[in-house]
Amino acid sequence: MLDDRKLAVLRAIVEDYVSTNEPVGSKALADRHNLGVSPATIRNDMAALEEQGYITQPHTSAGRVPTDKGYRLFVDRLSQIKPLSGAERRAIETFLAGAVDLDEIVMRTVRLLAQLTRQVAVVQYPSLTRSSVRHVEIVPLAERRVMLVLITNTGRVEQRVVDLPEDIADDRIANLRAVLNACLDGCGLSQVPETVADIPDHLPPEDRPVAATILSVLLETLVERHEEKIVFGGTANLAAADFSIGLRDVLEALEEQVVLIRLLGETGGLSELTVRIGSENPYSGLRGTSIVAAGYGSGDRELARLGVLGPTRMDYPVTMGAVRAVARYVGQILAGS
Amino acid sequence: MLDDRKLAVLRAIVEDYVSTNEPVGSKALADRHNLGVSPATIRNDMAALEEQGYITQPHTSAGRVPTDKGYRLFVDRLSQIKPLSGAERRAIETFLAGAVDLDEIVMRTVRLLAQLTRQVAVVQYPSLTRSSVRHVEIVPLAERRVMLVLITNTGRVEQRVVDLPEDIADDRIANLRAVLNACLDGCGLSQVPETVADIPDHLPPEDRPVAATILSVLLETLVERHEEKIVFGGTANLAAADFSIGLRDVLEALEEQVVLIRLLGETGGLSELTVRIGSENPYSGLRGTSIVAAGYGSGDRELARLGVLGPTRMDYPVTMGAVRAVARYVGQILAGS
DNA sequence: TCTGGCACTCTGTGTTCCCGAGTGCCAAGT
DNA sequence: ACTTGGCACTCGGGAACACAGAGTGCCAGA
Repeated sequence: MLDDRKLAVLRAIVEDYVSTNEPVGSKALADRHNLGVSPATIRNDMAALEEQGYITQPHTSAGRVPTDKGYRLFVDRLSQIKPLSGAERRAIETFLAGAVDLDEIVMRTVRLLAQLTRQVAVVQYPSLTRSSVRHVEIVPLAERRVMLVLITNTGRVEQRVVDLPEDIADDRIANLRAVLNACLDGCGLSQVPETVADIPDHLPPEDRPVAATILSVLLETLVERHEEKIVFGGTANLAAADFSIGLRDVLEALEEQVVLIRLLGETGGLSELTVRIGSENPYSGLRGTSIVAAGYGSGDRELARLGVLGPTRMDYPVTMGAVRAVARYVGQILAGS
Repeated sequence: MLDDRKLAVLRAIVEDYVSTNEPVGSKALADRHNLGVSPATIRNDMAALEEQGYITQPHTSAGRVPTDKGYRLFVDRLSQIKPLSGAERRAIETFLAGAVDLDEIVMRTVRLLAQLTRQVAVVQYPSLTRSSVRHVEIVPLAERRVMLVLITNTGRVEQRVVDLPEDIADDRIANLRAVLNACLDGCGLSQVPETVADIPDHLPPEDRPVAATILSVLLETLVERHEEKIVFGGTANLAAADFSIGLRDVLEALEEQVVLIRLLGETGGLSELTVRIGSENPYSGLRGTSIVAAGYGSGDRELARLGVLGPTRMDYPVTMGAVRAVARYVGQILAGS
């Protein structure tokens, strides 16, 4: 049904179209790739490919353009992920190594990805629910007001101001802090809700109302709305790629945290690449854009995801190589700090 | 030289051009604004205005368009800042009031400004050097590694991981923390460098090397590179305003922190509006864009700046009203938390 | 099964033409 | 000294048109 030559033709079409951004015709194909057959033969193959929905022609008598389905086949079976050059690897390493805290790691990763792929980069902070507690701090700010600071093993620092129901002396706060840390230290954040339930038992009765307030705020920070934090950059690359239509839609999608998080997709394996092509992705404003994403993590756990977003007409092998490499390096950096 | 009527003509040209985005001719002016004179007279005035560089015509025999100089005159002398509607004020209030921490305040402010003005919003975090220390926390992470957390009176929380030169027991850390807080509490961050110099005197000699390491990291966070933090949003509005040329340049400028900070400009008075029109602003990629910015702060101190960026052809009275109002509200919210 | 040939179909581009909006200038009116 | 109506002029943008070129589908022959 699809013999080797037809596949070769499809591959050639995708490659040419990606590099020229113009519908590619049978003659051009015969010239630029040595497929060993004449344009007429290629035309026949093209007709078959079109028949089955892998390519399409914008107008009668224009060349062919891959469809989403065509890109999909290309990605799945016709392309090989292209590894980065040595220079690029070194650049990544030195660039990421200079970061001093999580914010900076994430920021630099975004820039790096954007620059490497010339596309829009999207990076998620390590998911709270997949992290564990390293330390909880209670800082008195004023009477009846403290700041709750939560530090995770992944380097995230979340803070919330808490208004207390009553005045409370510093030594009682110190005790509270000690109990909290004793109970929660090392506790996976997804288990925090259960663990927290036991805490009042370890406290003198008079401290329990205050503790309840603080703990409820703590739980709040784990709620979905605050749990995921996501950042993007490199939008200037969008303007360069002539996104004829829909640039507006794309920018809107990017500013919607919720959409963005869904775009990066559900977790695959660690460093496993997910590719969503055009209509495959779950947001209609993004017809015409593809997402290449991967999970990153330290050790064997996936902490969160990162990826890039660009026109369906993108250089998948290169992009996939870059995303995979960056995901791995970020994992390493995170593990080492 | 510029009598009242000529000024009225200029005002009318600006208003019409802003609302229609098309060069405006003498006849249209006579029709839509009742200036009480004939098109011919208006033509004469226009010739004078053009002579002096306030307006220009894209081609012979097209209408006139304001120049940067024309907008400048309009902003300085011909327009009145338009206050927000009651509904808008209430919307701002409720929207900002829901924020639980500084990050959220800033994020919401960006969205608010972008939505209100339909332009790109830019918001700076409260400047560290204009804040003071509320609390310093040292959290043990591992042997020879602690996290230094700095909380300011403006709600900023900065954290840095510090590698120590030697093991150090928890009680010594507690002491260090106590001394640090005693010395620095309430201290303006711009005075921290001097204050810090005295601290080793208050410590037992054996703790001084460790303290030196920690303090040097503390000082690092005050270095310019980390000091300013700035955020933008609403880029989708750029795509809507047909920025014919240069959208790419604008997006690039936005992603350059340094440029962005300079754009918001040097401080004027608190809530004082700064308007930079087209070529007036210090970055060549932003020909064709204007910036409207204001300082915000709690009490009488300016903590940082915020503003919007849009095409020179923007509705200045409305935009200025929105920026000023938001700056004030943010100041209030900050003062209250 | 491949190939060359051929007729056909488009799009994009260049040309020409013309309409209309807008101007500048001038001479007459107030 | 301004203002006004009139008038000739300019120029951009759209419509109509033709045309070249790229690409196709199909068919008959190797």
